[in-house]
Amino acid sequence: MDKSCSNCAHRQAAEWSVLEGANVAHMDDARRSRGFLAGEAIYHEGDEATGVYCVSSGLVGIRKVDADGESVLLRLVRPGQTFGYRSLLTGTPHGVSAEVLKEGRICHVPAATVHRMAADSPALVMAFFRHLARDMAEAENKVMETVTASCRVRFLRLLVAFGGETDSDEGTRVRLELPVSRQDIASLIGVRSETMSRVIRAIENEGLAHFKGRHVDIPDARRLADESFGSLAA
Amino acid sequence: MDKSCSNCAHRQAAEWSVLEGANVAHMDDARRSRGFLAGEAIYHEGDEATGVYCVSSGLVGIRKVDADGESVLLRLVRPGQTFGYRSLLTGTPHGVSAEVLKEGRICHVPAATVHRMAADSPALVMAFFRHLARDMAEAENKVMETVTASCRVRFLRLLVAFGGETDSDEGTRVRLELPVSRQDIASLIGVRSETMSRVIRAIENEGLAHFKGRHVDIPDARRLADESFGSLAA
DNA sequence: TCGGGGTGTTGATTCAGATCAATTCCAAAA
DNA sequence: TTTTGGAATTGATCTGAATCAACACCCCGA
Repeated sequence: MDKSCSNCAHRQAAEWSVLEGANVAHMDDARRSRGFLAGEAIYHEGDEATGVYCVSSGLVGIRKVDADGESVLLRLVRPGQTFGYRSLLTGTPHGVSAEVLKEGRICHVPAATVHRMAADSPALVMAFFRHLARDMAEAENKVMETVTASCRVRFLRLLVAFGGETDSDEGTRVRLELPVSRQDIASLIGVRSETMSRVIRAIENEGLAHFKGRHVDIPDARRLADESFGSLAA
Repeated sequence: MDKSCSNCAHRQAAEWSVLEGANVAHMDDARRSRGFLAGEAIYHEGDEATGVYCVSSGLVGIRKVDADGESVLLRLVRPGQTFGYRSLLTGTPHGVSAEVLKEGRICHVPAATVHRMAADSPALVMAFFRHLARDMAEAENKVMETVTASCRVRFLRLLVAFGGETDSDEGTRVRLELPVSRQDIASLIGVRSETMSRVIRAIENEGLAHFKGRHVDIPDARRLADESFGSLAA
C-alpha cells in the first residue's frame, strides 16, 4: 500500500531505523507488502527463509508444533516488529512457524536485500542481535513461568502484559481488548482451553476482572498485578 | 594457565575463530583465565556485564531464580563455549545468573576488548548472533517440552542429549556420565528431585537404563531414543 | 427461519506430579 | 574410625490441571 517505509517501518521497527544512505532506498525499493487474512500461514517449520518480515498491521503468531501434533503459541508479533530474521541470518530453516492471527498487512524484505544491507551495515546486524536478545529473555521468562507458576498466575501475568500495552497504567481501572481467541491464549500460557475457561471464571468470580467476549474490564489493576506475583501473599 | 588461546578458545569457541590479524593478539593479551570451584557464582541476575566468559574446562550452569526463590537451571555451558556475551553486547544487566557446576578454568575477556573487537569485526558480532540463535532455538524447544511432554519423556530426551555428546552413537550400548547432580537434573527438566528419583527408578525397573551414582549404562540406546519420542508409540 | 460448525463453557472423573515427612546413603571432615 | 551434613531415595497423601463428555452460544450461509 504505502510506497515508502517512512510511515511504517522506519518509525516503528528499530531494526531498520539504523539504516543510512543508499540502504534506506534499497529497503524501500525491495520490500513488498501484502494483505493477509486471519489464519493464513506465512511460513512453516522447516521452510527455508526467503527474507525478513515486518508487521505493518494486524497480528502475527509464532507457533511450534511437536511430533504428536501438539501446538504451542510461543509469542505474538505486533505491528512495527520484524520476524523471520533469525532463520535468514543464520542460514538455517525456520524452527518455528508464523501465521496471521488478526488480518493485516505484512512487508517482506527479500533475502538478497537483507544480506546486502547486513554486509554493509554492522549496525543492522547489531539491531537484530538486540531484538533476538530481547526475545531470548522473554523465552527464558516463559520457561521459568511454565515451570514455577500456576496457570492462574500465568494468565494474570499475561493480562498485566496486555494491560501494560495500554497507556492508562496510572489509573487503577483498565479496560483492554484481548488480541487473540481464548484458545490461543490457552496455547500461549500452555494450558487446555477448558482450564482456561475455568481460570477466567474464577477470576471473574473474585471480581479481579470482568470478561465479555474479548473485552476485559479490570476494576483494580494494582490488585490484579499484586495477585500476579505468585502465591507469595504478604 | 595457558598464555595463548591457541589450544583453547581458538580451536573450540566458534566466536573467536572468526578473528583475524591484530584482534587475535588483542584477545590473547586481554583475556584472563581463572580457576573456579564448584558452586562459585560467576555473575548474578541484575549484575552489569564486565566482559564475555569462555569455559576452558569444567562446567557452568545458567540459572534463573524467581521472586519466590524458585530456581530453574536453564542450560549448561560446556568447555569451549562462551557465555555472558548477550548482556555485554546489548548493554543490559544480566537477566540470568551463571555459576560453576563442575570446577574448572574460565576465561574472561574484558568488556572494552570485546567492544573494540566487535566494532572492528562484523563477523564476530555475527558469530555471537549465531550462538544466540542456537540458544534461542533450544529455549523454544524447552518451552515446547515443558508444556507438552511428561517429565519421564523430558528426562529421556535429556539422556539422549547427553548420550549424543558421546561418540559411540552407532553401537546400541551407551555408557555415559551425568555431568551434574540429580538435583540439578531435576531443575534442568523442571521437576522436584523426589519426582526425579521416581522417574529414574521407573526407567531402571523397565531396564531402559541402569544408574549407579552419576554413571549411566544404556543397554539399548535405540530403544531409549524411541521411548523418548513421546507417548506416540507405534 | 432453520440448521451447522466453530468457539467457548461446564461438569465428572482421573492422574501426574507436588508436597510433606522420614529415612538412607555417602563422602568429606574430625 | 566416628561424625556430620548434604544428596538421594522412599512412602503417603494431596491437588492442580488434563481428560472425557455434553452442552450452550453465536455468527454465517442456505
